[in-house]
Amino acid sequence: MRLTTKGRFAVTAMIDLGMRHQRGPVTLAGISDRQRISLSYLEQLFGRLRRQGIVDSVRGPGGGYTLARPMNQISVADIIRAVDEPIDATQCGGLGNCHDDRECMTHDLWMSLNARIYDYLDSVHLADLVQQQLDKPADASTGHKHETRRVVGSAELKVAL
Amino acid sequence: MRLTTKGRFAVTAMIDLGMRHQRGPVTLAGISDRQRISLSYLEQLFGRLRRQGIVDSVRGPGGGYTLARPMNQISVADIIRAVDEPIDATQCGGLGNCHDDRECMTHDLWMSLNARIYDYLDSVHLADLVQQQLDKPADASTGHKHETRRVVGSAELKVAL
DNA sequence: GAATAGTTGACCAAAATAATCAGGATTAGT
DNA sequence: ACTAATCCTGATTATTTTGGTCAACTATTC
Repeated sequence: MRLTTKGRFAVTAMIDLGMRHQRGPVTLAGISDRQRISLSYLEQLFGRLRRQGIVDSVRGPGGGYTLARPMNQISVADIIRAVDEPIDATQCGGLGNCHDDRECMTHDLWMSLNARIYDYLDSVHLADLVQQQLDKPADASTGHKHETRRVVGSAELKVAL
Repeated sequence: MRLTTKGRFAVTAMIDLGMRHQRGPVTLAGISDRQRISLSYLEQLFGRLRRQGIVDSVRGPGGGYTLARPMNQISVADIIRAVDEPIDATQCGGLGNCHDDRECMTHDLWMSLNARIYDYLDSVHLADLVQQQLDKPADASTGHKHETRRVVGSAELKVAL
């Protein structure tokens, strides 16, 4: 699991899509405008999201992207997995050419940390983030009030280990 | 919060350090050897860890790095924060020059997702990871080598991740 | 039915940024 | 002085992000 701006842009874009998909296909141009993400980049990201079966596309006028399944069945991890291909930093390549315990430690550590983070990000669904966004009081005029309100999360967060 | 190989290398190295620091300063050359991370890179990472007050350094022969505070007071998030300088992908720069709700949405989303991930990674401490590593059954009898038939499994795992 | 325009789809290449490594300088113990 | 170690700065490599071109598809308009 890698968590970079790429994955975040994808999540942001998906939330934008999640908030509007009821009104029909959403264009990337619109998302680009609203979220200030370059259109080229969005095209690339949504190409992957489409091939991973997370969104569906409709070409032509009135077209755009729609969610391929309900928002509560799309986790943040799904989105990140789709756009950020997995890295392997275990040296042994996860392929068994470790020669002693030490070298395998890296492997184990990564897998363990990966599992933890995946568990968490798999528990947060697009529906949660969209809801959180909609719940937010629209006090844009006052600037940045971060209503740090955790919809689902902190509680089940601490379970690991 | 960004989660890349950089942060992971740092965590791996810190666990190595955590497992040995009782016996005095640990050299980066040793960590480099055991964890197969380039010495140059470790130097850079530990330079930051030191400046963030997470480790202390002792120069000269017999020197190396030690933990600046108890392992249960060093979270994974601390380590990652130290080496991976924070990114800002909010367009408005987090500085309040957003002009309408939409532009702020990105900001809020990021902050929210950040908060969730930080909450989680702040709840996992170095002590936990070191303990987990020590608890692992040292099945050196079986060689702890990844057998060839595990290759398929590992490959699948990689794909899944 | 044909033309038009709005949209995705698939590339490729360039620019910007980040990750990684290499070499030399500095410090301190023997 | 010699050596083991951290420190520092620049070079190299990889990844991210953007920009461009052209083809395919389809709703609307003529």
